[in-house]
Amino acid sequence: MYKILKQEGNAKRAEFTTVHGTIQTPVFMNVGTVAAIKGAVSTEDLEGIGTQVELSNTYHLHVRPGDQVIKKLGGLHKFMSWDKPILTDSGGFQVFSLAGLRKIKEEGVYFHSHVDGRKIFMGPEESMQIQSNLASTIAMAFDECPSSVAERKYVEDSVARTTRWLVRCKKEMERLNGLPDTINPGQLLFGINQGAIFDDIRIEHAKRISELDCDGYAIGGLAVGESHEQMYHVIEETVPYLPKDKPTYLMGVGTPANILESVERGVDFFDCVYPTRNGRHGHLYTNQGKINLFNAKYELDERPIEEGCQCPTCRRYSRAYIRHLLKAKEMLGMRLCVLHNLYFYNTMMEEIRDALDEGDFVSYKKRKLEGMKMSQS
RNA sequence: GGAUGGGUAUGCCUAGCGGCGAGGGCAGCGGACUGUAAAUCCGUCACACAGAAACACCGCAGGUUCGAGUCCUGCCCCAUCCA
Repeated sequence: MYKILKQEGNAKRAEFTTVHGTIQTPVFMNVGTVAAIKGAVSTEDLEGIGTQVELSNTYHLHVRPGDQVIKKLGGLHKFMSWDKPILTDSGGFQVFSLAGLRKIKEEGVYFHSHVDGRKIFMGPEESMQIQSNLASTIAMAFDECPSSVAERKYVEDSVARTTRWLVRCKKEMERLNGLPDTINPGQLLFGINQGAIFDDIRIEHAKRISELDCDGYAIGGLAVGESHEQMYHVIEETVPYLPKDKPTYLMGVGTPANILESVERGVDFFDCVYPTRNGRHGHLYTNQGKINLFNAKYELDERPIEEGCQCPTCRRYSRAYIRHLLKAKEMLGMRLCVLHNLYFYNTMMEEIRDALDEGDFVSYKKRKLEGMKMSQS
């Protein structure tokens, strides 16, 4: 299933074969939390900008429209009309992002729905059941994502619980995959490493979950408050303790620079809301850095977002026009920006793969970073 | 000519009914966003600046009052209606 094609230092060029097709890695998964890429991006659009994997969310789809509804409609792939791989996040991140609306217990997490306030209980079994109903290609383990500034004692207890939860996830997923009415009996499960910025906790946890034979392993709980240096350090320390014959997924990261640095440290999968959210907010990625199209200086700028860019937006529209659309709050403005940003990310991943194929990654990374002058953005 | 309702800061709309160095919103300008409660949020938006010390025409001019954007009088504009 997971096959390393080329290596350069710790950086890996690989492919991961699933029932919904083969994923070429390193890859950036395009985030569509509620089974939609925000910004009015359609499946046809994704096909035109190089998207390999789409990411959706267990908690959000459980709340609305309901995983039972999606199961009745044949699963997420049919529902969204997307036949390539889909990864569903488990709801673990919502334990972090909806901190004010939930209570964590050993059995799982009690949420108050952010939509209508109703009580929702989600533990490892529930998360697996929902993801099985959604029938995504890859299900994520139900974890807790502690803040990177959490105290050691809290992180120790949280990680220990996340480990127990992973054992339950694994068992429940095996049971669900064996049921006769399961839509995707080959649904994969990725475990998640936690431990905030404590190296020893990270490493111990990585060793422990590696024994559980998941289909892939993620590093979670990063880019949630710590510095870039701390994040890179944790990745460097942790990756060596995750199975080498399984893909590594760095959850929720990140900026183009974050991705380049992390590929170098051995990460295969990425996802981040940046290209979509920043696109909606008028922040566009270019090889010369990020630009904010709301800025007055683009009012009469007839150039495309990026000279030479082959994305559907740049092939046709000017910065001045897109700025007008954004300021007029026309949906088309956000849509064009999101398309450009996703194309930028997907294309950068393609360049990374090509560079790895050529054994030229280190130099590619250097050139890319210097061009973008953006180790921070 | 008469009646009624209005005129609030560098653009627009608006709160305000005796203690106002006048509150909101829009527009403008800038910023933030990392497994998406985000087409969101924050800042700025007269002068000045946290000081017993500064300082704006709340349509204009007077008046009442310790104190007026707020009450009174006159005037000027605007809107609607009636002649």
